[in-house]
Amino acid sequence: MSAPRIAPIDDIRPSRLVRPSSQKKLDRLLSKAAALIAKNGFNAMTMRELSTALGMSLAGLYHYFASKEDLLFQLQYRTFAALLEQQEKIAEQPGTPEERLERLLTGHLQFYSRHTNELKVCTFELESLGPKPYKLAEEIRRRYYRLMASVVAQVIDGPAAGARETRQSRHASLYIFGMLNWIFMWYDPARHGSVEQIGREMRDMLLHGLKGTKRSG
Amino acid sequence: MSAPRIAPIDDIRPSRLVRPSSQKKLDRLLSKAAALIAKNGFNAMTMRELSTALGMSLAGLYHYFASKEDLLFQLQYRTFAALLEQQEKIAEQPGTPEERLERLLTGHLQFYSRHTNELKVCTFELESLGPKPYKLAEEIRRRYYRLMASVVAQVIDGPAAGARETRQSRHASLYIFGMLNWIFMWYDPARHGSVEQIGREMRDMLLHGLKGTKRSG
DNA sequence: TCGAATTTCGAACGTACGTTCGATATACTA
DNA sequence: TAGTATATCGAACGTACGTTCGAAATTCGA
Repeated sequence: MSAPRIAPIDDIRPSRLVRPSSQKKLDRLLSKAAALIAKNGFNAMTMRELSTALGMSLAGLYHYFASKEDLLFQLQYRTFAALLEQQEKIAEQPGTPEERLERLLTGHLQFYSRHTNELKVCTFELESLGPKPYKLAEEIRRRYYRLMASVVAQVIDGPAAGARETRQSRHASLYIFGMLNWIFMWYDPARHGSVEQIGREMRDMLLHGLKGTKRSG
Repeated sequence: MSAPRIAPIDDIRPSRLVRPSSQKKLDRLLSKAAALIAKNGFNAMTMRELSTALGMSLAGLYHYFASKEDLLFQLQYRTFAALLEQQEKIAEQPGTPEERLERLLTGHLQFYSRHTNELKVCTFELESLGPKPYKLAEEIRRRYYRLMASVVAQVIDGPAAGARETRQSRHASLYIFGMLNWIFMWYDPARHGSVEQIGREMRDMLLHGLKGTKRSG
């Protein structure tokens, strides 16, 4: 049985946009906002800067967003939901725990490749949301964390261990998220190779330790 | 021969404080600023909020800091310098590469324990500095990254390998920094045990892979 | 073509920022 | 004790923020 369905954002926060072209425009607004937030942080980005970058008026933004915070919430909820949906599908595929872990690593890094700015905002700006939107977005993130912890537990203790996580497996999955999320701070495709290559290196290190990374060369 | 000396901040940016009690007050100012920045980020902290938290006037802050950015620079430079000094001493101690790596992990985590807010600011707010202060602080950080990469290279390829790092060792040290720096996002001593315990778990995972973390239990 | 709904915008509002200045208070040394 | 230097502060400045409102433009369907 697959995981329970993730509530679409329209169930939580109805968009009130009517025309299909407006939905597409929202996509473009969020994409540009993600780029600006990823560059200097949510608090440093201003609505004036965003409207200028989009070539639209300042007041026009408020047709799409109830507030600056609402913009951040829509961006994060949509991205977290898409990432979780992808990773739950990936984890459901058959295979050994090691194979599942590798697919999760590569899946995460490929998602990073395609949505670098959005994922960076998700990774670093959850705390910039107020209590209610924070809770909604954090629930999705927590579900992703449990998924990873479950697979890591199976790698450590064998396939039957998924139902009971240990402190080692919980900590190990946090170390893995650290490895994955730190990539925003250094990764440059021109210098560091493909994200698939990075995924294999991480897999080798996780399965065999530092000396195991020689296999990734 | 030990590493070249790290320039004290007074060589780079003379403080102009005369009285010893003013030096101590600067320490307190920076400590409180670190706490407020660590909570919501540099851009969200205001000089008004800081002066209120310190019980001093807004204008009084400008006796100690040329600007808000100068405050951030002093905080980061001092912390990076102290961390680097400690880690270079630790790495100089005799032992196998594995022992050196473990000491670096534990040393970093113990520094994190004692200077949580300052280190969080260093980890996440370097980009909030302008070009010249950024360069000064980043040089220190880069030197620390090279230290770690050198030790990791020796673990992977043996003790003679330190002079030549490979792409694997450079990547692996970035993964390690990811593990270390992500700790700001989740670590709670009440729930997760001591930082020494965390250091042993990281060591076991790095030396033996995920299954190796069972040794840390 | 017309009416209604949606989208867009210029202008303005109230709030708050980082920084400065001149005056005052405090501390230290001779 | 007095003079000098350092530390402190109230008030104000110019700038810029997020958000709103009423009017206008655009789009769509009958």
